Amino acid sequence: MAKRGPYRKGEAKRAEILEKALEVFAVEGYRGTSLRKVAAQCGLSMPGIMHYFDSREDLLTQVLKKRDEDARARHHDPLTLPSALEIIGESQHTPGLVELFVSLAAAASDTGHPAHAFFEERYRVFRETLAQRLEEAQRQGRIRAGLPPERLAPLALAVADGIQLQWMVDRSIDMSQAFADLFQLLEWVPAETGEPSD
Amino acid sequence: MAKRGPYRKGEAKRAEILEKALEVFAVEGYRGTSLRKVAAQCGLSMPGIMHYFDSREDLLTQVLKKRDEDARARHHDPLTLPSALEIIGESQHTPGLVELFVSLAAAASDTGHPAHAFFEERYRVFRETLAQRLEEAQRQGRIRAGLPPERLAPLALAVADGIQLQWMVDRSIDMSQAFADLFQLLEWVPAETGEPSD
DNA sequence: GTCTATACGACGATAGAC
DNA sequence: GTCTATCGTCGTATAGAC
Repeated sequence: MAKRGPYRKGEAKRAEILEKALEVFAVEGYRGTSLRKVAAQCGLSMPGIMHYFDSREDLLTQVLKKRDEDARARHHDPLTLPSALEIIGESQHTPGLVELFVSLAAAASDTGHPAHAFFEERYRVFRETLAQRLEEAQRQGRIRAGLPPERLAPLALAVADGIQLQWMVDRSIDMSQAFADLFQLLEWVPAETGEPSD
Repeated sequence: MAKRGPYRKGEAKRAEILEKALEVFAVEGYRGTSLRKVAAQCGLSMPGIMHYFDSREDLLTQVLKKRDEDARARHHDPLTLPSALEIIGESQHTPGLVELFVSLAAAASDTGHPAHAFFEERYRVFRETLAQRLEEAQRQGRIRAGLPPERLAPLALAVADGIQLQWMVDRSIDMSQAFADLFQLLEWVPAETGEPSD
């Protein structure tokens, strides 16, 4: 566990910068927060923090990756429908990170963007996991049939993402509500406690 | 109809710039398209085009406003569910404008942003109009009950917006399909031809 | 490997000449 | 109404101290 290899401290410092950056974007918002401001919060010069990242967009991508990991750690690892609802509710406390997510997703539409692979993978995994949960629920009769899980999954993901756009501009919108409404439409009923998943 | 008043040419020129800017963003994409490039396409210097707009973000807002107006003009004015489906399908041909829309929506989460009022109004009007169509459809039994129109409207809007994020990163996604799937879930059936609306 | 200092080009904004 | 010139800030690149 002690220092081993020359990269040991480097990784720690890199993680520290990431953590600080996450906090800065959460507190001060994404728009108008320059790398120099982030660097100042880390007590470093701007090239100082860029020693650990390829580019600004690389740093932003890592921030979103860490946000996902933090959320995954806060809840039980395998994403379930109730935990998805919780995560959506939690994001209401960090509008700056939602802003960062949406902004970077738009920029990442370019195939050559550093975050493109991240978003592609993220959406793919989320859709697959979601589809699994929905398939289980359908098989157990806890959810309406009518649409196959592979079609329901992107739909549910779209609701989760899309309601964010409305919420950003009108904070009185309840994001959890919208997601829950979709499942009410599906006549979803929770799994029995002790069941493997949901 | 002829020139009347000193502002006559100004408005025409302004509209011309807007039209050209819309085209530039549609063709070349949003990211990496500077005001100087737009200006060059207009045969003007950058301060030249800024004579007609308060700021870069003001110009971008007007571009999105014109995009909405163009879409509204292409279809019958009162938004119906089938025409909403068409508009979503059409946006697949202009990824640069989708990128612009999402990017600006994120930035406009700031209350002081020039586009904030535009998005607030846009979402409000869309939700209200959608809710009206859904209410009619429910009353005529052409759509499942279970959720009131005021809750269904933001949900449908979220699907339309959210599927864009997935599509931007994976162009094989069919945006119209996702929107149609929601209405399949609602067991929606089209209004009779000759009916007032849908 | 870690970090500072410095310089560079491009951006949006703006002042002032014409 | 439109230009040139300039400003401050951004992200980036590099040289070199330690």
